[in-house]
Amino acid sequence: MEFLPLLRELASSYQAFEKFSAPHVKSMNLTSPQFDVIASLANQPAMTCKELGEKTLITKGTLTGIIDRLVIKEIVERISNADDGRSQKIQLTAKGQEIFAHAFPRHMQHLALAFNQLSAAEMLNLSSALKKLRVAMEQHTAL
Amino acid sequence: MEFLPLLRELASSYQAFEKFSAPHVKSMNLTSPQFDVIASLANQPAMTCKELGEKTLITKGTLTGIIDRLVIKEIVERISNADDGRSQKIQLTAKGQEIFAHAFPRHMQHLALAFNQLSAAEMLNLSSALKKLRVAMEQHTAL
DNA sequence: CTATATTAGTTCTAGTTAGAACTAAATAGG
DNA sequence: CCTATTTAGTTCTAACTAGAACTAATATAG
Repeated sequence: MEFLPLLRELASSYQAFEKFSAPHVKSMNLTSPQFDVIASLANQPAMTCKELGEKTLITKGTLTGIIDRLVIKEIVERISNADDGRSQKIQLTAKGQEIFAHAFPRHMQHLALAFNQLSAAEMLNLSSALKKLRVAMEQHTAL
Repeated sequence: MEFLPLLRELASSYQAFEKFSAPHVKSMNLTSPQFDVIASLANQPAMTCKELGEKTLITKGTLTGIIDRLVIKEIVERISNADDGRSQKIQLTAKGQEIFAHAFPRHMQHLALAFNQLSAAEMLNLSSALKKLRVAMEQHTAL
């Protein structure tokens, strides 16, 4: 159980990220998953729910509700897919593009306040250490 | 925006942890927050909701519901606090202690499958890199 | 002492979450 | 062709989530 301190640091670091990031997103009238969806759709051709779920790491049942709410807000739209009657493509509306252009740079600036306190070498070190742990976990995760 | 790869790795690593850990907890008929609460209460004197929230990083409004469900399952109990009429103390029931004794070592064993693929030095390196990022984020988080 | 402020916990709201069951459409095998 | 399987997305359920408003009790200030 030598790994418990690491486990706790992983949980508290992620929690700290949420507390640092989410309120800033909220101040722009978006939730964190809504922001992720908008950022994934921006400057990209329209994409299916499946692709969007892979990019944002949001499972499909959850994604339906998030997109529903973004449609109500007129930030994204569903367009039917001529190639495949089962799927649709999702894209930003003009309003969604404006919101992205406003919110994205502001949020990046906010995140930079914390992340840029690490040097490039520290970022690389942290990324690769996380990746090693992630791969170890994925090996023991049912697909 | 040199920090974006690190941001993505942080999100995907945490996600991988959830996918690795939560189904195993679920297989023992507990949710992840329920497991955390039980583990925090075990081998400890009864504690208030406030203390429990600090240990588990669960906010108080959320904690009420989690404890409600653990009370229904007869895993924990609320006992009134003679010292302070506002607060209560929470403790494991005998059944809760049995569940802890069964579930905790099994889950540690499961987690060890992944975490023990890192050497002690790698764990320390990852912990301290995460801590540096966490502290940087906490500096820019409203209390 | 007494008015004020703080604290502990619950309740409420809106949204996310995963996973399972379901529907409809496309693909593959025979 | 045509059946069997797979795939895309929705719906449903149970639970978690944060934060804000609320209640009751304690602590503080004057």
